Amino acid sequence: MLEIKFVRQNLERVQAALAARGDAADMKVFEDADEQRRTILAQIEELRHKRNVVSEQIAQMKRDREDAESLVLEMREVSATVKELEKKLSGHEAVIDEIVMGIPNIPHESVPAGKDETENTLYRKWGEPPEFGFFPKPHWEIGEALKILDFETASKITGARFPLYMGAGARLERALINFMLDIQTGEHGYTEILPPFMVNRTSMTGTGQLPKFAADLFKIEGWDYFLIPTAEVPVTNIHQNQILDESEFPICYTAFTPCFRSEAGSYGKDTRGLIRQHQFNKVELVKFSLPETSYDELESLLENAETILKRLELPHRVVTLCTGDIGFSAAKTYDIEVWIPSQGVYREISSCSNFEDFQARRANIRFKRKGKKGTELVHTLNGSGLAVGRTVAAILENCQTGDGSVIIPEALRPYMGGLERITGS
RNA sequence: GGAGAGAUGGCCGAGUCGGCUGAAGGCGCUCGCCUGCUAAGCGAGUGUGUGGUGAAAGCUGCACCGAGGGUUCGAAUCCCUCUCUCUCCGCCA
Repeated sequence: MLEIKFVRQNLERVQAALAARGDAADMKVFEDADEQRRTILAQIEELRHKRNVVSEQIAQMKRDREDAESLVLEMREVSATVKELEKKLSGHEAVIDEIVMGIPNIPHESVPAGKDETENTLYRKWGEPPEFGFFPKPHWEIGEALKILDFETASKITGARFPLYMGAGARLERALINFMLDIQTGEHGYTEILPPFMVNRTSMTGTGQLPKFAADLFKIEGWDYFLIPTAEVPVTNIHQNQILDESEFPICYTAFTPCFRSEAGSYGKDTRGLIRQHQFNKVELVKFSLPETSYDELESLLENAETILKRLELPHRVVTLCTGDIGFSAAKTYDIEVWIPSQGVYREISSCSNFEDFQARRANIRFKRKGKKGTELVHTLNGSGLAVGRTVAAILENCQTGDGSVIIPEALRPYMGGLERITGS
């Protein structure tokens, strides 16, 4: 959420930022409602002031055993007026709220302009796509042949777009989770979190999934709870409604969770394999930062995520999302994309964003500086470190051999009980 | 699922028959004094949000005692609804 004052004073800029995202909002409606709200608020406050003062008089008169009846009657009138005005006020506030909650973050100045993902810019690249000497198979074919992935059975159990891992496949998923967590906690200093996998509406609103993106979420019937679409939601909300101390920063958390996404509107995309599922595992990185260092923190968070791919020797690149492709809450986002040989393209495996104070304002996460009055909003950041299912897909495809077996990256072998290769038998 | 208790400022914790309580007291924190260092001690200050005014320090309005509604001239205090937390019983991995 942007600050209302900021929106009011930067109408054109907000409008422009919206346009850059290919979005639009009617700022005229906002302007009108905002002006009305302020006018009425001034009236209300004046009346309440009067009432406070007079009530004090009444109290004094009663103590002195004087007759205060006429003042009481007058104040009865005032209270009625206030009540009326308050009703009007809340109407305007609802309008403003809806508009402001629906305004996405303003992109950072370093974000390239562009209309969609085709205009994202390359930030850096690591490794070279492997040469196979045969046509690389898609990971679902490899996985099914090795009997470590079974999508058909998963759809029998639940439905389309759910994964079922078996044997070495299940082990591989688990190994990756541990591998990722160990690096982030042991080498990069993140604190491990294991949060609830369902959250309430307030938390979802705090990080920006609600109210605008309800259609992407799974809701629990009979409860106002939602399955988390990412650990970002429960982990960022750890500090919801808190005032942190300047000395605590940066606060770095990492969490493994399953993620649940209904992915409305993505029909027909990636219908096969692990790339796009209603449920997938992810190790997430979340940071709380001082405003002045948040962009440095974004760079280091990005590196922390990339480390995983380097250790796994998976070729990848980093792109900076352009204004048209950046997410609703983010001010700047890097996507890490891993090479998928069967498709001959790089596919997103991590998304690292700085939200600046956008989420902090919604979730009310602030901090205090030593010796300074008042509070400031913190900056929040997060990134995948990494999406586990997509990592499995990348390993199966990049490490496949002509005989259908898959060579396990060396760094992962300790987590696989020393296993070097997944074979059919 | 059944029975009970509770929700107050950064934290702990008072709030009497509704008015002088934005909130006692303590802790913590900040500044100053004192002390050979540390500790202790002494003094002063210290909520959040939002608006006005001011160059600034500051002054000042309004709101906020879990959330929402109600009663009243006036509510942290009374009434209703909801949420959450805790304890006991039952059930359960």
